Amino acid sequence: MARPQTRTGEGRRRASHSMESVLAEAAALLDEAGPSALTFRALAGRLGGGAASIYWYVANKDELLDRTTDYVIGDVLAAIEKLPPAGDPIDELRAMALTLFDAIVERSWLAAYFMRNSDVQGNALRLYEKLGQPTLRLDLTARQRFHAVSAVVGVVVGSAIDLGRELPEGFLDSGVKRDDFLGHYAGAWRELDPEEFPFVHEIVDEFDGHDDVEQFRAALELTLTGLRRQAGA
Amino acid sequence: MARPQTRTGEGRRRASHSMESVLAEAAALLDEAGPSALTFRALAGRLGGGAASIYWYVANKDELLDRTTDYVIGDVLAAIEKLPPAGDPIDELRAMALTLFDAIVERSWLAAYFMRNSDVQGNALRLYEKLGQPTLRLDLTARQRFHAVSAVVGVVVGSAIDLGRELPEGFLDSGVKRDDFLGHYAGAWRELDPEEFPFVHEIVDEFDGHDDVEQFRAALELTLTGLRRQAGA
DNA sequence: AGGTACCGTAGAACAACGTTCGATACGACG
DNA sequence: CGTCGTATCGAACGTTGTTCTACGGTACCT
Repeated sequence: MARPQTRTGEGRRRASHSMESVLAEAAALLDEAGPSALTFRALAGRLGGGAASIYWYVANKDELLDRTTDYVIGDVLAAIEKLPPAGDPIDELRAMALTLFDAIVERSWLAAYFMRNSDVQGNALRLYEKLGQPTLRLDLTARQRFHAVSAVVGVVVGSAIDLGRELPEGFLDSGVKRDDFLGHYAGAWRELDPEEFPFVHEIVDEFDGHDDVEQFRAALELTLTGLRRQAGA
Repeated sequence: MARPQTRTGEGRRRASHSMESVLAEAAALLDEAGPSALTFRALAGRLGGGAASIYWYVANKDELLDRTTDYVIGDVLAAIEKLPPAGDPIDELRAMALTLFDAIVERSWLAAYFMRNSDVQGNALRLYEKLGQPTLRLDLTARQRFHAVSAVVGVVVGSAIDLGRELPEGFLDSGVKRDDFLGHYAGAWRELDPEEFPFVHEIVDEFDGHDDVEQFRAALELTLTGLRRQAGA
């Protein structure tokens, strides 16, 4: 889990990479400019070498994506393992889910790639294990525990994807633009026929300027309440 | 919502499309061979014309994806509107969520594109309205209603994405292969250290050969019980 | 009937992408 | 010094999204 940085070249002509540096730079590229910025040529440029060299470390782009995803999930896992133990299993589960959600919000590309990780090994499995451990202390059947963790992961990913959709054009100045973005839709929704769209009218004020994290917390809380009730506590 | 097929050419040289035929053919391409099969040239081939012609109907591929997504959401919406009214609002919400989930399962590409629809207009908004209407009959605040629908959509999409990940290689004969796929992972998981992975060992038998729809229903049920409890019923 | 304006269509070309191939350099070991 | 396995890179190929420009067809006007 440590990250030995590739010995930074001193006047060498040919570039010298390492699995670690490739994945770290790929993640940095995704963080800074999104999925479309992660190309073999751009990655090679950052590493100071040729595009073909990367194929020595990964077989193709799918594998690059999988490994990079698992690489950053390692960070999430580390953050979750640092969480202080709360006595209540459901409180622990909530804290873990929030940590995972925060990580996905910071790296919006993660939402789309999180699920496509088809590796049994690796950090995704460890994360799954961590999320499941609190349920062992709840009075549930094995099947209920299995479903509980699936539900929590589903809520996290579903909410994160909902939230992570890109804005139509003005992607810069996203801090200010986001409220304009919501306001623009809210304005259009208010123009709709109240007879035909009673629900949209009911919630348009809540939608306008709403906080994504609060929205996620509310969704998570519904699942956790259902779970607590199922455990009979 | 009907799909008038473009009058099948009788010896015409030049192809003659329509917005409808473009979207229908794009959806068919996605259904039959997945997202990677939807290229402008392949689509033009099915329509019997040149690739550049499609740019008269859509500005770019993003818009093609958005419009195609909204097009098939129209089908989902039609299915949801055909649902018989159940007295209980939560029962109605569950029926709608299941219908939406089924539709996404049938068209696995939908899960990834469902959320990226940034159009205020269109069928997505109407679907959102439909999902929200049952909550109007529950004793909730506007904010709680807003969060309730977000939660349900999150569970549906999150579960559908979890389920829709492609198998590593053997994608053909998916009927039989799926159990092998699960079994392969289950086998690997059983080899793990029980001390380090107590949860994975607890649920591995549940994972092996599990039913996706049941898994989703369980997750949805947790959210719905939480919601029912919130409504004080 | 002839012109003309506009709606659609399409071929050819471009840049960028993932990927492959073959050649080349480097370090270790005999 | 020679050799082998590791690692790197330039050049090229096929495919993709996209643009440019030109062409065909229909309807309408004079």
